[in-house]
Amino acid sequence: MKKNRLLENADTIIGEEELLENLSSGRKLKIKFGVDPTRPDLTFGHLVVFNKLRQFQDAGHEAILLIGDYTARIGDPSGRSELRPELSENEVKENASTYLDQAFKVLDKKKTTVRRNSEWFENMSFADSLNLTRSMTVARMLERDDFEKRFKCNQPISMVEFMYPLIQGYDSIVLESDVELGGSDQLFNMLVGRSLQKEKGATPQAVITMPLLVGLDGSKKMSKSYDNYIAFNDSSKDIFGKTMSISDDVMWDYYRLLLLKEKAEVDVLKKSHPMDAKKQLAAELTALFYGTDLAVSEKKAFSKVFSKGENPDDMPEISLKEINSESSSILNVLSQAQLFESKGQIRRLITQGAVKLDGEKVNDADTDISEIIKESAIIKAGKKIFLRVIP
RNA sequence: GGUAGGGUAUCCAAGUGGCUAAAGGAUGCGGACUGUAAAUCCGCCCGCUUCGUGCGUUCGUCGGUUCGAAUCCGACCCCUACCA
Repeated sequence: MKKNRLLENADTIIGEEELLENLSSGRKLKIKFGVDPTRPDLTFGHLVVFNKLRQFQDAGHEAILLIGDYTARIGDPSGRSELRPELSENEVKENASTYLDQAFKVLDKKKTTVRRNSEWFENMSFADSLNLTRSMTVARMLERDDFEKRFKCNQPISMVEFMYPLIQGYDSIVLESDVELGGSDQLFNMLVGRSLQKEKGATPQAVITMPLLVGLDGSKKMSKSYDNYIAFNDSSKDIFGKTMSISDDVMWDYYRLLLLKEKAEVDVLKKSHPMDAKKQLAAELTALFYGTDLAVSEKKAFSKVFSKGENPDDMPEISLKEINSESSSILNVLSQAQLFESKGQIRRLITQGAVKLDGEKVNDADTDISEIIKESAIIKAGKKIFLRVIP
């Protein structure tokens, strides 16, 4: 008998025996996953856990998506070595609503229970809050990796951050969760949930942590604050392109965690050319969010532009007539096209040999292109920026 | 409350009166080599720019000394440790 796919890819499973019993009992379990709407985008790092939630959902269990709208205002320190900025209520609200749109690209909307922890924290009394703190000791808190690190490095730890695991644990009590899912950096917080549940006489939740997805830089975890992420809301082109830029080493994790490929399948893929394997990965990920048709066309476009070095089919266009400046130097044309931050940036690119006009390197920013262009010409700046110029 | 250390660009980190828009890393961006991979090598990297030994804004904050301050002085704010 093959092992339960519901536990596949998990990093750590706490309470595994009871969980397995529960699963085989046929009982519908409450599966909790909490996200803090601290930024407007969900990333593929979240996708790892959303996939797991979806698997439980498909197996007939109740998926509870907890929006930490209250906690977002505090900021979870997990994995970070500094305080998070406080967010305003409005920012949190906006982020939360975009989160739901994004989440339902993966989850089955009809079968998902959405809760917000402001429901129970908004009106909690201070006495009750204090009561919660009884359950935790400072020594225990300092066991946590990032707290310990910060403590040793003389970095600040605020009291409110100490509250965070308790708050998250309290969510579990309210929701009566049987299982909580999260990234492996959430292990401590989720364990606190177990303790609190036990204390209240409830059955402690099982905890499943999922591995942290490595980001585009190939070393750090994928995260919005490192700017090394692919977002649910990225364009099909970006999902494809960003995926192509990951390093070979991490691609197999992407296959396993994002596409839920089985190990045997991945082993077969490992035998193909890494670039082909990556193109397939990029296409499948694109298809996940945009459908097969777009995935196929992005793959074609990618091969055309980057593998063959040809020009893309679609690119912005500018007519020399539109240029309202005295000179039609390449500097002015590019500047008018508004694809760059400043003229300084354009000059820098030209100096560095990154700008080509119909394949010819342009060395002088003052090159007048009105004479060179007859019907149309294509300017390429760096690897990704194309501009068609017509007279 | 006492004592000590600290706050420098996106991040880490040097700099203790002029040669400082500020060393060195890292990240990022370009180029070469490739597979928009990795590794390697080279260049750029506060912003703008009419590209000019040009303009503007930086070294926690405000004020002062000085021809001249990130560097000296004063007040204040913040962080950390030890002691209470």
